[in-house]
Amino acid sequence: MLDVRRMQVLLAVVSARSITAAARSLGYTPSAVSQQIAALEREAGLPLLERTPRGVRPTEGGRALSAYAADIGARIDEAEAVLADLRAGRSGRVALRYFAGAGAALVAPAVAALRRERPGIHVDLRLTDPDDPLPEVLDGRADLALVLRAGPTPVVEGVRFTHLCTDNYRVVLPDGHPLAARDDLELADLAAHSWIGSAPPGPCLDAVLTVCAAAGFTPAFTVRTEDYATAQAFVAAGLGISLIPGLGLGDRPHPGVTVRDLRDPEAVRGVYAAVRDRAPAQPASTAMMDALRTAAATIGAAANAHDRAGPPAPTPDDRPRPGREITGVGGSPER
Amino acid sequence: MLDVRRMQVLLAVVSARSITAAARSLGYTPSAVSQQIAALEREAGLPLLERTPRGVRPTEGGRALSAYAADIGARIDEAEAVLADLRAGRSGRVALRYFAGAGAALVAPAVAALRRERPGIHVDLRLTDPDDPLPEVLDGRADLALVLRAGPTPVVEGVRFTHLCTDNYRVVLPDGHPLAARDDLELADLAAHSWIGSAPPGPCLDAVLTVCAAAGFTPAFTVRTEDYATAQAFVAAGLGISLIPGLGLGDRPHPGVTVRDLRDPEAVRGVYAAVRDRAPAQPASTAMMDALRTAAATIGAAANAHDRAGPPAPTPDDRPRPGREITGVGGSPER
DNA sequence: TCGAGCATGCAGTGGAGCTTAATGCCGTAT
DNA sequence: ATACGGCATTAAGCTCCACTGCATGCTCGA
Repeated sequence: MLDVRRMQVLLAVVSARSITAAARSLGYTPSAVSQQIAALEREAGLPLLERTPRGVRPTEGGRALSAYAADIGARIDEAEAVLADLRAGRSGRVALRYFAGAGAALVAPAVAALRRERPGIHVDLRLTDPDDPLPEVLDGRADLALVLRAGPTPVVEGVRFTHLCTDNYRVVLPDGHPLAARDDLELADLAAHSWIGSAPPGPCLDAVLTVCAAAGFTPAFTVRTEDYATAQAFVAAGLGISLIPGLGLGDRPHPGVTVRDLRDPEAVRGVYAAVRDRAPAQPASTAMMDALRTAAATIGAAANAHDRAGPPAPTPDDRPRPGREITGVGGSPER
Repeated sequence: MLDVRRMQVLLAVVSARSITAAARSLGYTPSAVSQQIAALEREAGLPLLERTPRGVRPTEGGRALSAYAADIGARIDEAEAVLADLRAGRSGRVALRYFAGAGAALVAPAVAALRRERPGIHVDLRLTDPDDPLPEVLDGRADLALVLRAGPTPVVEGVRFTHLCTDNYRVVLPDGHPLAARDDLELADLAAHSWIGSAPPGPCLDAVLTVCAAAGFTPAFTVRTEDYATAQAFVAAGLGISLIPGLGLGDRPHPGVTVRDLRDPEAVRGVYAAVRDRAPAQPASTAMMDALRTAAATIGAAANAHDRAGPPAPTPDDRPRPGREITGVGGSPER
C-alpha cells in the first residue's frame, strides 16, 4: 500500500517545484524530503521527479500520484471536519426511544431545545410504547430510552438509569369537591367516587387498575376517554374524579379542576433515562441527555409552583388547550 | 493530519467487529491493533469503538471514520493501479515532435505499431517543421523529437541524440539513363542535367540548393512538385533527374526509375531521436523510442535490399501508390 | 468454578524517519 | 576564469514510534 504521508510530501514538492522549498513549508530538512521521495519512488517503481538545474519537475507518474495525493488529502480534511463537528456536538445522531406519556411534556420540549441549539444533530425518535425499549438500548439500536418505573431506581445489568423527574398519578377533582379540602389523598379515599377513565387501554390503564386493586377496589368508570385534556374537562363538568399522571397535566391544569397529590407509595413512579452502561460518551447523546434533564427540571419547577399556589385562577390567556398539543407544555429550557 | 494507516486499521477492526480478528487478518498482534486504535482515538478526540463483551462495535465517529478509511483505501488502490499501468507501459503519454519528411516513413508505422501493442499510451504528435523542436525537448514540452542533421551526431547541451537511420539524398534517374550504369554518383555528375524539383519550398529544398551550391552549380529545374511520388513519376516519364531523400522513396521506388547513391559527404544526413538528457526512463517514452527504432531498422533493411537487388521489376501488386499514403511505407515492426 | 476468548497495559526492541554534515552539480556573479 | 550560492543527494547517527511478548482484567459458557 502506498504511503499516504509520503504522497503528501510529494504533493508539496510538486506544488513548490523544489525539494528545498517543500521542506521549508513542511518544516523538514531538504534531506528528509529527498529521502521520502526516494522511498516513494521505490514504492511506486517509477521515477516521480525529474531533476532540473533549478529544482525538480514531476514526471507523468509524479503528476498522477500528486493528483491522487491532493484528492486523498481533501478526503482526510473532510474526515477531520466531520470528526470536529461530531466532537463539538455540531453534528451527530442520537436514537431516542420514549413512551407515549413522556412525548408531549418531556420529549417535545427537549428535542425542540436540542434542535435549536444543535441543529446539526439528527434525532431518531421512536415511540416504543407498549414495548420495552431496554433491549434496543442494550444492543445499541438506541442510545437513550425514557422509561417509567414504579419504586426505586431500577437496576438492569448493562444499563445505567438516570432519574429525570417523577410522573406520579395525581388526583384530579372538580373545583369545590369535598376531597379538595385535603392537601393529599390516599387511594382508598377515592374508592367510592365515580371515575373518569383517562387513558387508552394499555399499560397506563393497567397500572391504574393494578394500584386500585392493591388498594382493594375496582374503580367505577363513568366515562372513559383516551386523552388527559378531555378527561379533565369531564372532571370540571362534575362527571367524576380522575387519576392523571403528572406529565399528562402539563404545566397548568384545566380550568375548573383541582389537583391533589396521592400519598400512596404504590403510585410513585419515576421517569428515567436509560443508557447503555458501556456506551462511550457521545456528544450528540450527552446533548440529548442534557436537554431532557433541562426539560424535566422545568416541568418539576412548574409542578412545584402549582403545589405551592394551588390551582391558579383562570387568566386571560387561559383558554382551553387541545389535549396533546405541545405548545407551552413543559416550556423550554431557554435562559 | 489523521493517520491513514491507522484509519485502515480501524476499518479492519470495524469490518471484523473484533480487534483480535482484525489483528489476525492484518498479521499483527491484538496488542498492536489495540494501541493503534487508542492512538487514533486520541487523534480523533472521540471514542471510536465501544467495547462489548464479544469484541467491539463502532461508535458513530468510528463508523464515519471507517467509511472515510474505505473511501481513501479505494483511492490508494486506484492510484496503485494507475502506477502499475504506467510502469507496465499499459498507459501513459508521450509527446513526439517530428519533421515532415519523417512522417510517412518513420512516424506513421512507429505510432501504428505502438498503438497496436500499447493501446493505452496516448501519443501527442506534432509536426515542428520548420521550427527547431529542441527547445520543446529541453523544457519538457516534448519527450522525444525527430531531427534531421547533416554530418556527425550532433551535440547539444542537455539533449541526448540517438541515431535512427540515415536519410541521405539519393539520385533518382529514369530507367536506362546513362548515369544509371554507375553504382554511385557525385553531385557534380548531375550538374548538367535537367532537374525535377521534389520538395516544397522550405528547409528541404534549401538543403538541396545548399549542397548543389557547394558542388559549384545551381540545379536547372524543369518541373517542381511538392511530393516525392509525383517527382518520381516525372522522372520515370523522362523529364529529368531528381534528388530525393531516402525516407521519401518509401520501401519501393516508383516503377520506371532507378535509384543510385550519392557519394557526396555533404549530402549525408542522419535521422536522430532527441531526448532530454535528464529525463528519467519513462515506459511510454521508451516504448515510443523502441517503436521508432524498429521502424527505422525496417526501413534500413528495405533500403539495403534495394541496394543489393537494384530496382525491382514491377510485380502484380506493384500498382502506383499515392505519394504520402502510409500503406506499406516502412512496414511494421511485427515479427 | 474454571477455562476460553476478548481487550488492554507495560516493558523491551528494532526500524523508520528525522537531523547534521559532507559531496556534487549547476548557474551566476565577481 | 574562478568562486560562490542554491539545489539535490548521500552517509552516519540518533530518536522515537510501533511492534512483540507477556501479564492482567473482564465476560461468557461449560
